[in-house]
Formats: sequence, C-alpha cells, structure tokens
Amino acid sequence: MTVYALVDCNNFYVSCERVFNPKFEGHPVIVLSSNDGCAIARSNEAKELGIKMAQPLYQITDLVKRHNVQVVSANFHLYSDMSNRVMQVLADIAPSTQQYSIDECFLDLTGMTADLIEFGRMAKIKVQQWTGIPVGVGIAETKTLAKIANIIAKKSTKTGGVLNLVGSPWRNKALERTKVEDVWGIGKQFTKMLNRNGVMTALDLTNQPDGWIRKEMGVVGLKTVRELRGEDCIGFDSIPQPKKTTMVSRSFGHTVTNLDDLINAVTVFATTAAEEIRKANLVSSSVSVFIGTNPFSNEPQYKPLQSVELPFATNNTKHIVRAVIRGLKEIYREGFKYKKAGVMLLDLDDADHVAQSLFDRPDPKDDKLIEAFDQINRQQGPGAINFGTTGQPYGWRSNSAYRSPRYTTEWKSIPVVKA
DNA sequence: TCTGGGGTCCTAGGACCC
DNA sequence: TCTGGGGTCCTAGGACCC
Repeated sequence: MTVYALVDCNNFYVSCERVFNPKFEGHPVIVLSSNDGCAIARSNEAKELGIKMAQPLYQITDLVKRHNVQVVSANFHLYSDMSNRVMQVLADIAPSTQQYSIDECFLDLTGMTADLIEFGRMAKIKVQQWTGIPVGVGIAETKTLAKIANIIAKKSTKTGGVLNLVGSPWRNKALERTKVEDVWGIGKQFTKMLNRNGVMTALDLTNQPDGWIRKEMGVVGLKTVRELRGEDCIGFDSIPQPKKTTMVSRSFGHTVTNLDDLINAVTVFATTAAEEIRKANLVSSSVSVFIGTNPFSNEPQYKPLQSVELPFATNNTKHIVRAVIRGLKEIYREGFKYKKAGVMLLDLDDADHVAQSLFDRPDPKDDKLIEAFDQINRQQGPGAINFGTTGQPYGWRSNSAYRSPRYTTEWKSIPVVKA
C-alpha cells in the first residue's frame, strides 16, 4: 500500500509577502497578476470578503477601499526563491519528495513506521520555523485522496492543519463532504456534466460505473475515480521530468497597433525564453509566436499563432529572435488593437544530447555575446538589452503599480526566524 | 480606462502510406 | 447506387492543473 502526503502552502504568494512585511499579518491582502489585472492570491481575510480567484481589480475597488485591503503587485522572483526554500526543508525531512507546483510538494511516506500524524505535524512546524511559510498537510493512499485530505485539513480548525486519511473510518465522510468540483482533475466542464447527471459529491463519483466514466471523461477521468477509491494510479516520481515547452507572454499596459512595438515585445520575450532554456541546458528546434486582441472588448478579434522551424536545435538568442520575428511578420495584420503577445519554445531537448547538424553549425563567436547578454539581463532585469531593437519605444509595457521592494536581492543574507 | 501567465496530457481528424 | 482497411504521424484544440 502506498502512502502519500501533500504539503501545500497556505495562500502562498500572500504568505511570502507577509514574511517580509509583517504589517500584512491579520489584514486582508491580495497579490495581483503581472499586469495588475486581477487578484491571483488572497489571504483568508480577503477570501472572507468575497474576493474571488482571478477576479479583476476594477471590480473590487470599493471593497478594497472600504476594508483597507493591502494590494501588492506579484513579485515572482521572491516567490520562486521562497518556494526553493520550502522544497529544500521538505527534502531534508522526508524520505522522498516530488515538487508538484510552486507551492505544493508530494512526499512518499510508503512504509514509514513513525506515526503519520506526528510526522505531518513535524513537517508543518519545520517549514514554518525555517521559512516563515504556513502549510497544510494531507495524508492518504493516493495523491487524489491526499489532495482532499489537504483541503479539509486547511478548512477545519479541528485538524490543526494536518489530516491523515490512511485506513481512516472518516474516508467516506471526507468524500461525502467534498463537492465534486473540488476533486483534483474535475474542472468546470466535467462538473457541469456530472451535476447534470446527479453526481454532486466525490463519494457520488466513486459510485459511478467505470464504463460510463471512461465514455464521458476519458482515461484521465477514470484514473481520477480509481484514485478516489484508494487505488494508486498516478504513482510517484521523485526525478523531475525535463520541461518540453517554455513560454513567455504578457498582456500589454495598453493596446498597440504597429508592428514595431510588437517586434520589440516579442524580441524581449524571446530573449527571456532563450536565457531560460540556456540556464536549463536545453535547446529548442521550433518556436511559436502569437499575438492577440483583447477578448473582453467588442473590437474585431484576431489571435493568430505561427510556428517556425529553427535551422537547427539551438538556445542561441540571435537565431530564436530571428525566427520569432519572421513568424510575427507573417501573422501581423494592420488595423487590429493588440493587447497581448507571446513566444513559445517547443521540442526542448537536452543540449548535450542533440547531435549538431554538420552543415548548420552555430557560430562559436555567438557564445561570448550570449554570455554577456545573460549577465546584463540578470543584473538589470529581463529585457534590459535586446537584439536589434534597443531604443525603440516601449509602447507595450505591462503595468505594475503596486510593486513591493525587491527583497530578493538582499534577503538571502537575512536569517528568517519565526517563533 | 481596467480582465494573468505557464504548464501537461489526451483526443479527434487530416495527410499520407501500403 | 456502389467505391478497402489498416497503420502512423502530426497538429489543433480542449480538458485539466497551479
């Protein structure tokens, strides 16, 4: 029998901000998406005010004023650093870990002889002490059940933030209390379909015949149902799989119409993306570029995407930028008000693993140039310098009015000690 | 005025092959 | 009117996740 724990950081981005700004403690706080568009993290107090996940800021301006909600622009550098810290603590105390997202980690506790609840409590305390981040812990025989245990652990004060469902007589109760839309793997569409068929809770879902589930929800849905019944279908993978694609995209602070602005934007995105895959020692063999109008406006809509093969697998900024601009020029049409653009690097593969074509060798002189690029962009922020477009107007810049100080540059030297 | 960004996996359908 | 039957590979789009 397998035993998994899911450790999930509470309101992660808000908790990160609170570590460095204790004034936020006890007050409603929200973190905004990168264009200051909507709330992507909410403290418990903010949730109680009725602020929804991904709710646009302009819809809650009154609420924010009335309740003095603290508003912060997202600082993903900080969250990424804090995430690494949390993951390191867990790796130090658990037999085996698998990071699932920036704020979640599965632990494999199969065969553990220690008391599972005690272990869970210890993990919670250590993470809080060493990073300042509060977490919830759910323990069960499968990942999908551990997710449910985690949700209940966070909601119910009785649990103290840690719930173990392994061999528990409460398991059916837990499934009955869990709405089907809260099950990991059940999104909006499946919820609609299931509710239409009278399936309202996780327990209802486990009682449906396999054949019906397979037909209506495919193999993925069937896996979810089996996991809910206690059968481990997803398994555990402690070795992180290399990324297959990477994407950099942004909504613009205001709409742009001319090609030069778009070239400038996608050049910055391509430069950032190329740097990212160089760091991971990956190469890409094809890129996609896309632009799009504002889907919420009544203006004519246009959101094309163009893929371009690279001459050889590469992580060289020059080649990637060149390909991206070529793709952009093919899809650009005058007369539309563009609100967003992005770049994807596809078919990523290990750089050492890829045989170089005999005739299309990259120019070794490029490497020095790229290194210099990386260094400047590291020091001055992504997009500080670019290929060919420096000095052009940045008509597409994102908004970021509520940015908190950049703790990340200094914080590593500050010991974090919380009682 | 104002609505995030970055991923994965599966499936359906078309192109192409024998 | 009737006009094979499989394979494979690729891509677009849809579902989900955080």
